[in-house]
Amino acid sequence: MAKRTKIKDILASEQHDYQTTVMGWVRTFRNNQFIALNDGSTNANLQIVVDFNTMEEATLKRITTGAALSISGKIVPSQGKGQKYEMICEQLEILGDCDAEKFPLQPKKHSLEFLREIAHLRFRTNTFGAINRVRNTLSYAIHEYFQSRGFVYLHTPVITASDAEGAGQMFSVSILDKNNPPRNEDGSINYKEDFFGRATNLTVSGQLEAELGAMALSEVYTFGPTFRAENSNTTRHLAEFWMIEPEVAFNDLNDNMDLAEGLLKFCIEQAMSKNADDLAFLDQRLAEEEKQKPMNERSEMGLLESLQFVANNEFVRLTYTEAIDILRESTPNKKKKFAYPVDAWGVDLQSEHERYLVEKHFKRPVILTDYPKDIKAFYMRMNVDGKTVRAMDILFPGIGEIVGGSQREERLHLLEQRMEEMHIPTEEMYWYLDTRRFGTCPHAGFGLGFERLVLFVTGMGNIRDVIPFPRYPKNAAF
RNA sequence: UCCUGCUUAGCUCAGUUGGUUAGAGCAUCUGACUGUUAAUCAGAGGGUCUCAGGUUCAAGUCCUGAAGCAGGAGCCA
Repeated sequence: MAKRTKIKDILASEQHDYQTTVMGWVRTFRNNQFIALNDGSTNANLQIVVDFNTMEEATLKRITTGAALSISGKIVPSQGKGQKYEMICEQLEILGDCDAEKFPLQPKKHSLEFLREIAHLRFRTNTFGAINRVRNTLSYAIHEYFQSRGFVYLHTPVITASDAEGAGQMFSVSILDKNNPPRNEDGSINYKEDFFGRATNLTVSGQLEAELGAMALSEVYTFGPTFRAENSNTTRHLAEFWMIEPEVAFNDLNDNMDLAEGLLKFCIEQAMSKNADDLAFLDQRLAEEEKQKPMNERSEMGLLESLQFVANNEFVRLTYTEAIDILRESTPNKKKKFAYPVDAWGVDLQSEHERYLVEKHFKRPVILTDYPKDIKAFYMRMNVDGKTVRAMDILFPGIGEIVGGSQREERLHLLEQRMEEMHIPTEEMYWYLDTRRFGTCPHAGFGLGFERLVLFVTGMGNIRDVIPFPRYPKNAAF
């Protein structure tokens, strides 16, 4: 095909009065004269001026919303007010027609719910164009952050035989005939005849495998898809999501917190510098949405403001025990405004409690550490008090838990003891325990939910809108 | 999975105490206009009122059930 110039480059350049070719999709066609063309390189459209006196009537009729065009012409300063440059059309080829009567995207505002039903086409809207470009920047920033620090990108398996992570319900992977599977004598399914010769699932976390890598490569991270078969119907959960899991030998919990805080800030800064236009658009979108809400439900900061704030301020670090004290003494607790009153030490924090700490009390991201052992996973390092473990959760405004991590229990006997208490089969997990048998060392890591990060940076309200093709209960369309 | 609410034109919604031919804006189509910015103006077409039962002389409207969607909760990232 002819060489094309990206619309982003045309609009960013100071040059004009030159010939070039652009290709893209029609957003609107006004006045039989002005095409707003978008090629996805930026949210901004290039205005193309056609002369309807010389163009064939039949061709004019085919310039409809959604049609794909290739246009050659001259870039000139615009006579109109809405744009700096425009193209005077000299040659126009219709690459793909788009029947306006059938094309579901119209030059008007659509609800996010409707767009979710046409996820295959929603990329062509300003909102989803912006979201996906920001998502791309964040994805690259993750790699940049770790790569610049000498981390090794480790690919952990998607199909796993281990079901001991305890991170949630798993999707099973099997090629056995569902209607007539081979049976054992007791009637249970005989997975020995299955593809892998045993029962297998889609991974819920690459952490345990990442630990194996860290115990040789020192610093590793994973970044891949993760699957949870939980029947979660919320704006913050997906059945298929992308997770970042660094694991670092010789790091303690403080190093771990520094690493996570640094990562989040770096990602936010990268988005602000590389996607200024997209974030400005999303900032405005959020502001309009906030206007629909009653006064007391509106957030205090706009999107750009809150990104700036998070990037430039220290996260608050405090222990679970300190948090419980704050919550116990808090006004909503005393006035019995919490659905779950805070009284005894040891209870798990509810969403409302996390939200109070982050959004009302500290008004900034919070890192909670040293949770009671009974509400945390088996692999977290026991503190000297024998009651709490070296866990950390990073809580973000509007999102809740964005990061969950810990310093790992590197002492074999204590780890085995915890596993027995929590009924995790130590024999099956010999490979994990081997790291503690052969040259164990202190190490720490965390999991960052990638879509939750995208959710925060884009200011969107539903996690189903920040991944191109969301997977959630009763929905695997496209 | 639980709680609450919603489901009417392509989209966003209105629809009175159950009553005769179910409306609007936008979009689409036709025409006019031609430096427009989600163009404007005039006209036209477009409906299995989510589905399945039920109550009633009569159901978009009331009742029961199902499905889907949204918000909140739990689980978590």
